[in-house]
Amino acid sequence: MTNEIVPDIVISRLPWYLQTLNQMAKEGLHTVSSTMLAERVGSTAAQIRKDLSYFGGFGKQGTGYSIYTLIDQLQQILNLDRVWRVAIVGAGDLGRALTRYKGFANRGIDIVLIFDNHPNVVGQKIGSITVRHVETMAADIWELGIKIAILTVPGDAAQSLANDLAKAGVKAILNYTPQTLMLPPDVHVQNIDPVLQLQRMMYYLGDDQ
Amino acid sequence: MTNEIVPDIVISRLPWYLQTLNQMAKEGLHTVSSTMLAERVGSTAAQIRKDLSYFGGFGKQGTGYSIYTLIDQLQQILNLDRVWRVAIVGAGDLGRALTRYKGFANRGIDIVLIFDNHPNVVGQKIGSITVRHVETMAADIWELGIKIAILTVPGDAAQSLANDLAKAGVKAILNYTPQTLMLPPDVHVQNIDPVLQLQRMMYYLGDDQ
DNA sequence: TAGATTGTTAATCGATTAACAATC
DNA sequence: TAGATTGTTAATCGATTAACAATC
Repeated sequence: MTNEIVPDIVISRLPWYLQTLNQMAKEGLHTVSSTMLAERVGSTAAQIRKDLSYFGGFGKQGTGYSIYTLIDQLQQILNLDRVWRVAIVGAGDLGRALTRYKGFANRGIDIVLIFDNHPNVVGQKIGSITVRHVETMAADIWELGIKIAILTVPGDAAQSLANDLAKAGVKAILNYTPQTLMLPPDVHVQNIDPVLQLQRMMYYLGDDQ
Repeated sequence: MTNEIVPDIVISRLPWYLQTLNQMAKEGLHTVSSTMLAERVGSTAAQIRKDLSYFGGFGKQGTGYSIYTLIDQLQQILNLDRVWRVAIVGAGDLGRALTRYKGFANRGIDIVLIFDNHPNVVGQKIGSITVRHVETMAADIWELGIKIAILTVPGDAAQSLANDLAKAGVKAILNYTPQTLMLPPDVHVQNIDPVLQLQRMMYYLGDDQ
């Protein structure tokens, strides 16, 4: 509730807390202490209390936090108290898999558009969505006022399409390509190339085998 | 070359440098300064020099770094001077997409096994690999000495399968599920659930629309 | 040689942890 | 009430940035 800027590293942990709290709610729990939550999330009690305190005092001394209240608060903070429509760019294997992915529903995400440039892919149905041609991408996204896109195209097409997305009003891009995207600072990018994440772990595997 | 422990945050940036250097090599460049590399990677010259200095002095004053030498060094540091065999657990849409993903080849990763528990999926061919039953997973992985696995199963099966993987000798797991995995400290986990990454960006989208 | 750029040290900045008064 | 646990402040730790002598 304060007007202070919250560090991005704090923001990045909130979805984890939310995820874990939802699980706890499913297990029938009603209340949680920072110590319990920390154990489940793999963090520390102090960090959780500090993180939450950026947004207000949601807990009660001696008792801890109401799981339902905390879920509600985190959803509001993360703007998850609504459904965000998302466009997928690239109808290859990965784009298709994401379009059909069940995990988006109930978590604030609705895939409503998917684009490709191959004539034999355009017009295909994936789940309930028909693949459109990238030529109409900017117009379609602008028209629907879509702010979030997922990029699953070959690396050499990534930057140019990302530029188009930014011009069409997209403010958040989940980037599955290995490319580093250069975009205006008001466009948020999260990189999610599996190769980079695997390579990072390989460093620690040196002595094995 | 020193014996000091290198911070993980430094390690996490090396694959980015490597990726960008490979691109520069493709573009025909031979030499790069920390300033140039920083610009392409979206970092700072000081940080790049500091990061690289953990491993030795690869540059030349007045000139910068030889791109080929630096690529070579980074590949050695990250243990990418060999091919790592990887198992995929879960032959759903995502597991299949990753099995067919072209981006692994030439980047040190070879998908050699894929597992599922659905009788009608086991035995299917995906690319050149036949889906095996999870019942034989631990044995198959142990036998081949595989150290890296990618987890693309429904969330509620994730922890138990991760335990099995750890017991079978796996030391690195790329986790596509929303579950927080609890594993022995010698098993490295990278979480790559798209929902968590999207939710993180939604925080910043509050004022839009 | 003069200009450029490294590797490294010291200064700064920011994030995490520890501690504890407040209070349910 | 006594025990538990919060929210917050201060202390610590670690990462980033700035500066510059060394040197190609």
